[in-house]
Amino acid sequence: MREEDSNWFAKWEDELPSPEELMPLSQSLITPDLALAFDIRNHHYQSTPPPPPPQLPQSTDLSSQPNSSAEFDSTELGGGGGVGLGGGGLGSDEPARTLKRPRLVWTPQLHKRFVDAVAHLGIKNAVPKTIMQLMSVDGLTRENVASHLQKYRLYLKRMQGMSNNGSGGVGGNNSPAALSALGVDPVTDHLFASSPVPAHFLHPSRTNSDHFMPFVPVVSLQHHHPMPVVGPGQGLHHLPQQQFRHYGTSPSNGQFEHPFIRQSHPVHGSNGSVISPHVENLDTATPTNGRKVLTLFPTGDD
DNA sequence: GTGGCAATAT
DNA sequence: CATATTGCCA
Repeated sequence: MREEDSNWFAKWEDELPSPEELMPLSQSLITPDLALAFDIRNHHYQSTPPPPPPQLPQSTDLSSQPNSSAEFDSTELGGGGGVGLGGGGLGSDEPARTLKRPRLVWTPQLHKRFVDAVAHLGIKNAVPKTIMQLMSVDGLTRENVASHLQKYRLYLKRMQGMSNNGSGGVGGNNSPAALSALGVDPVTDHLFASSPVPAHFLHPSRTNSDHFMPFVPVVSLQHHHPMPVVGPGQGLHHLPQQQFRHYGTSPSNGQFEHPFIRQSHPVHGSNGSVISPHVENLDTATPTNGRKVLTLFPTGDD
């Protein structure tokens, strides 16, 4: 049984404050509804062929998630990266009920949550479903986690597998580059390598010795102040001093389209540089082609 | 049904 | 290229 687990688990859960306090990630994936709210078809200048929605769904249910930030008060962090609906392929038009989720972009912060969850659950209980639930990131699906988990495990394995032999050259330190250089696995890890991986993760079963669970809260939440929904002219600012690790798509084109909040029209003049906070980070997610990308944004926590 | 993994697709 | 998706299996 998982009595022992329940022990800390329950405790941990017990520690969980109310849903309000919960939600380390200030927000999660942008829900279609939310996106819609932002999108409010104002921008037609974007080459976005609106897909014909067969029917007008009466959005009876919203995200159905209690924590779903019904109000986007704290969401946006300027460019930090927000959730982005890319090109707006579908965002531009009415949300067809069967909205398909945009590609989830695993940002380091999001991955951190993932790792935290796994670390706290223990390899033992770290299964997609549990992880997903613990992350409480609405919008995250089991498949999302499962897929990522797969890669994550490979990464850990690789890490453990090697460790001896620095290949003579790399100074005994295992740098991600070195790892991949070993060619242990073709699938390299970018995100993983950048994330702080808890020291343990290698022994699934521990007779009965429980693993010490440092109560590292799954992240320290960071409260943002209610920011107006980025009105026109209200440039985004506020870039957390956080560094961004991006690997990303190649911004081959000099055209960046901010995936997140594109406040309708740039009210010409008000603020010349409407949004486009810092393309440097966003560019990575730049869907060269207008692919919709859903990304969580960094919670300034690390 | 859920989870893990390889292959494959986008 | 990073994810998602699928197939197959435990």
